Amino acid sequence: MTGNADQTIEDFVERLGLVTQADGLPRIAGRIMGLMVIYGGPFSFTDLAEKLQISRASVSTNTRLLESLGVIERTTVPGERQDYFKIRPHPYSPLMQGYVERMRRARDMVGSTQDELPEEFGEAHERLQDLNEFYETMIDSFEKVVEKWDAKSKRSSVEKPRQPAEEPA
Amino acid sequence: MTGNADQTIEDFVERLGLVTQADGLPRIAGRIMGLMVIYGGPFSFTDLAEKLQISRASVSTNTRLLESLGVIERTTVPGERQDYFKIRPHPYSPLMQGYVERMRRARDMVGSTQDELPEEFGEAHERLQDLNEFYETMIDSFEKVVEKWDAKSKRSSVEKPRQPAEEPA
DNA sequence: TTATACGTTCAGTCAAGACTGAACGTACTA
DNA sequence: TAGTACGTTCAGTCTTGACTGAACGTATAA
Repeated sequence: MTGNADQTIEDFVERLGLVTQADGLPRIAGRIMGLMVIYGGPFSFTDLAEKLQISRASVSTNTRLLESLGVIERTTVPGERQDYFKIRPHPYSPLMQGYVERMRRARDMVGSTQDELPEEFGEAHERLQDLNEFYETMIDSFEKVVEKWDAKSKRSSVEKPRQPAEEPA
Repeated sequence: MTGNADQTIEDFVERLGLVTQADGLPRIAGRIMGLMVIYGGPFSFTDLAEKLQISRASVSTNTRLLESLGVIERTTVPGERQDYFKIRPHPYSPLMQGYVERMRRARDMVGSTQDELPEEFGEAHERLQDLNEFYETMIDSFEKVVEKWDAKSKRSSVEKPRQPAEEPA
């Protein structure tokens, strides 16, 4: 229940890195996400490099990735030169889009095989159609989850102002 | 529409390999699956090694993997020493189980972080709960797809006996 | 002007894990 | 018994891509 909070947080950040790695994203992207989930942000560019002990190059690459996915957003502070990053209000469904994209490509690939394969491959056509429909079902379902999730999270949370990130001493 | 069927098939097999690689499975597993989708099977152990130009070690490893996932099944022929493999009747939903498992583990990881993190991390707890529910939603939805798919494919296909695999000359 | 503080890019390093060849164990065959 | 035909396992190689350090371009500050 209590234990060492820092350790808990470090474990969480590290494990979320492993999770995103299994999802085909760089581990560091997951670790940045982890920090954001715990502290919300904003974090400065330098903060991220120091807290995660990673190079500025990695911060640049991975924040841009997460930004393009819609998971975090870049902000600036008047009179400051550094970029700041904070987690977006509904950050998870954009992650799903990656899955959907991959499945769409897979389905299209199957579709073009169906088009190209001569008709005499009867059973093959049956199985290809099966595979095609499988992807179709997956895609539909994914899209429904996203819809459902977005509706839910928009209902329950009105955007709140965030404090600058700082661990409790 | 017509073109070179062999080329179409080779492309399909190769691309399915890339798809499974993106899903976190070895490329060879996908190529084996691809062959099975086109020709159905059964393929002998040696067939697979020769047709895909891969080592027997890879055949062993990857057939065992696909077998454990429930995508293919190993059969034997009376009087033959070789193992044969054919695609199972409803081979795709077992693949989904891998996704579900990963998400379950992710959710559990978030859960234990919630348990361990002191209460004073108020906003962190909110966001962790959000993440937890996200995974929960995903898991539920995935399971529904699997159910739906299994019901559908069981409805439309009664298992048929297969011919031994052989490309048309 | 020069100096400094950024963020980005790119060539190179490193690590993870897919894949292979070789050695092995087992079970048939003669 | 020896010989052969398997499937599996394991140490080593190789490939892919994450990650880094260094160089760069830009903007601010003095």
